[in-house]
Amino acid sequence: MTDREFTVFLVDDDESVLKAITRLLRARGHRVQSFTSPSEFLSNHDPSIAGCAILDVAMPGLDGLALQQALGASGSCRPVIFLTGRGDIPTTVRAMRAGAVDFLTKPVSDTDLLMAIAQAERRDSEARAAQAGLSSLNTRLALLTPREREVMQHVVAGRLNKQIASVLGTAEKTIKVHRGRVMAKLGVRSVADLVRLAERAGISGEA
Amino acid sequence: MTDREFTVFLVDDDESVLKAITRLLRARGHRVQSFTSPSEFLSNHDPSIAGCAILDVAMPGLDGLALQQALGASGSCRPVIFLTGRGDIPTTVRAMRAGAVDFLTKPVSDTDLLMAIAQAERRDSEARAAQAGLSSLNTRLALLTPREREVMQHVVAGRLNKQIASVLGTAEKTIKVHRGRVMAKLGVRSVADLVRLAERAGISGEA
DNA sequence: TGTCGAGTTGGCCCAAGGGCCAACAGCGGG
DNA sequence: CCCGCTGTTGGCCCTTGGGCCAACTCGACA
Repeated sequence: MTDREFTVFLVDDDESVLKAITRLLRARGHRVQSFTSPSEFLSNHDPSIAGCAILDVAMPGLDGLALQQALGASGSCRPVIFLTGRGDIPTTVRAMRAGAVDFLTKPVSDTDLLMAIAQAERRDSEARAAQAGLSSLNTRLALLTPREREVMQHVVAGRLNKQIASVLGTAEKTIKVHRGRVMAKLGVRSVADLVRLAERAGISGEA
Repeated sequence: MTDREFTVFLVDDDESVLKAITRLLRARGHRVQSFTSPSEFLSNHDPSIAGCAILDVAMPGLDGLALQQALGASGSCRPVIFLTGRGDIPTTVRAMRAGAVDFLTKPVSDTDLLMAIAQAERRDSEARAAQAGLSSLNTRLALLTPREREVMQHVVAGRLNKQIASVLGTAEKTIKVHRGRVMAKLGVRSVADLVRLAERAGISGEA
């Protein structure tokens, strides 16, 4: 399993650490991209590539935790593993709370690092799968016209065509048409499926 | 806000710590129950009481992490705060991964402890609210006869009465009756509501 | 100005949902 | 042995949902 599409992004200001870890990971068949500064990493970072980040905690400029925040803020759910020489417990707590996969101390054992990476890979692939599902859903949802979306919300809320019609001030027949189009565009055949789909997309069904 | 129903369960083998923290928390209006051994705590523990646990990590017999596991295994989702004299990073990581609210080191500052407790209280009340919703749901679900539950699963899966009838080997009319009873017993008026309710209860809708 | 998509509505007709009343068969308890 | 619950089914009838075809309006765009 040395050739899956998974890249380890290594960020550490100590080049010797970078080199050593890169060698270790490459030997295990991992792709590695290393950066000596947080900003360099952030500005060259492509969240669409599957992978995880291994961050040093103490770095000039942005420290590891701040970098983790920045990653999260930029919409990336890239799994983060911390690696630190002088770690303390409060920092560990903050990192883990912020969703870090692991918090390792230098010198790190190969097995610890590899296990953390394996864990990160699992997380990443799960997050990507969820993300993919959600985005394909939103794509289909985007095909709906505003009116259709409006009707859909009412349908999902469990209202009858007649009620929807009176709320929207149109004829019941019109609602039927919109409703049919919604089902067709979203590729569902039952209201039950429509409801589940709406739930996943976070559609409340408005008052 | 000194009189909400929230108890801090304190577990530490050092009586002087127990005493000091108890005094601090009582002064702040918290209820406190203290235990000098993990087993004492576990066997006297009532998960139905709102509260959080503050555990020492290093204790004779069951250590803090094991106690946290035991709590989780016993079905309690009691928030846990760790308090330790000699904590290390790997232990911190494991504790946080296992869902600890915080991992504090002795001597602990009053504000850190109180903030962690406040956080634990928020978690506990959220968990309790979710739990309460789920249990009332299960209560209503328990009112259904086996046949009704079966029909419900098919309805939630989006099948037509006719299809359900053929699968269950009965007449369509019978399904209508069961279906009506399900809706009545669960107090929902639309299939949409039924689906949402089933989702919350984790009913897949079977193949 | 003509075309196109979105939104609208009508008629026709059939399928599906569902309320009401009645009835029957097992099965466990009193 | 009768009662009540569960599960079953039938008939009757009305409401809802929804497919097919046709038509109209309006704003946008070429």
